[in-house]
Amino acid sequence: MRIGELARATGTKAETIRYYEREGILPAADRTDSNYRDYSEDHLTTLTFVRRARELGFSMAQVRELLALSDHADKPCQDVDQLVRDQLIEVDRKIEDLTALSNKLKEMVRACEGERIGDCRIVESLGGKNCAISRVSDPRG
Amino acid sequence: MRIGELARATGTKAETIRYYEREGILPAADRTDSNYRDYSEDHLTTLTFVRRARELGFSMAQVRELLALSDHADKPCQDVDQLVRDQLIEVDRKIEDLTALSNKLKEMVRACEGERIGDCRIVESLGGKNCAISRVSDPRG
DNA sequence: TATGAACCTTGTAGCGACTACAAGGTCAAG
DNA sequence: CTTGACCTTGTAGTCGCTACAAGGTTCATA
Repeated sequence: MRIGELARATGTKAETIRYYEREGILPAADRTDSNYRDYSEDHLTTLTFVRRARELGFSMAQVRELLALSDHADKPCQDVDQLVRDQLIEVDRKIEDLTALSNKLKEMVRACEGERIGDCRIVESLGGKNCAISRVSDPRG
Repeated sequence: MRIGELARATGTKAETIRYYEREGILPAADRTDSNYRDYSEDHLTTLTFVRRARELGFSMAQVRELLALSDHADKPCQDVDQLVRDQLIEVDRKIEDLTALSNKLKEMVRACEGERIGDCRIVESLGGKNCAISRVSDPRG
């Protein structure tokens, strides 16, 4: 498949795909006789992963790490175990936060359906001190 | 509370806090006699919310929307109902993706514990065509 | 009282991750 | 044989910070 098709299939700009190749995020595609990039199903899978991971707030560096983990899934385990656990903690924390936010939004929908006009303050889902976990360390480095 | 304290409490640079104020993300703080910004508990809550929402992949524009929803929680409901529903769809989609990723990572941890060396290919959690939802439209505008 | 850290201001510039556009060329379908 | 999708290199713009400069004020402490 050519770059345009891959772009349409993943909702990514062709320029961004070439950018990912330059950055080593996406492996270089084979080339046709006419020097067009020729992508495989694996490329589609990887690019889809990259886009979703980015949407979920992972940095390029973290995406690189996750891709590397994936590549080494059947290699020596001890090497990657801690990395996997660290990622898992972050992922589960994100799920917790999003679940809290989702619940607040659902509360609002119910309130709007007229069941009851509640005081649905969205910010409290993630911002309140009554939040499940109190995190203080810098979240972005 | 002064800017440094708020910065430490939220893991945000003081410069970023002032930037948020310029951008209208965080309401301007009161000033002390000596012209220092004087933040309230509400500021802390809001800033915590903003930082977490950003971590979760929401753009500044989306954060603005969420804050606006929060402000209008007790205002005419019909106006914001569709906005809330749209946000809810996006949030729940993120939760789904993260849950899939979390499961893959947990699989890897189990494999590393020696129970069984599986073929935990992380990319398949978000990248596979066997993914729950197949999304095609551009994810970032 | 003086040092130094923490704050204030305005302004500029860098970074990460794209996104866009230019300029010039190749290739394949209608 | 034109049109559109692709190729290349390069530059520059956007968003969301982040850093640093330069100059000034405030405040705790030695």
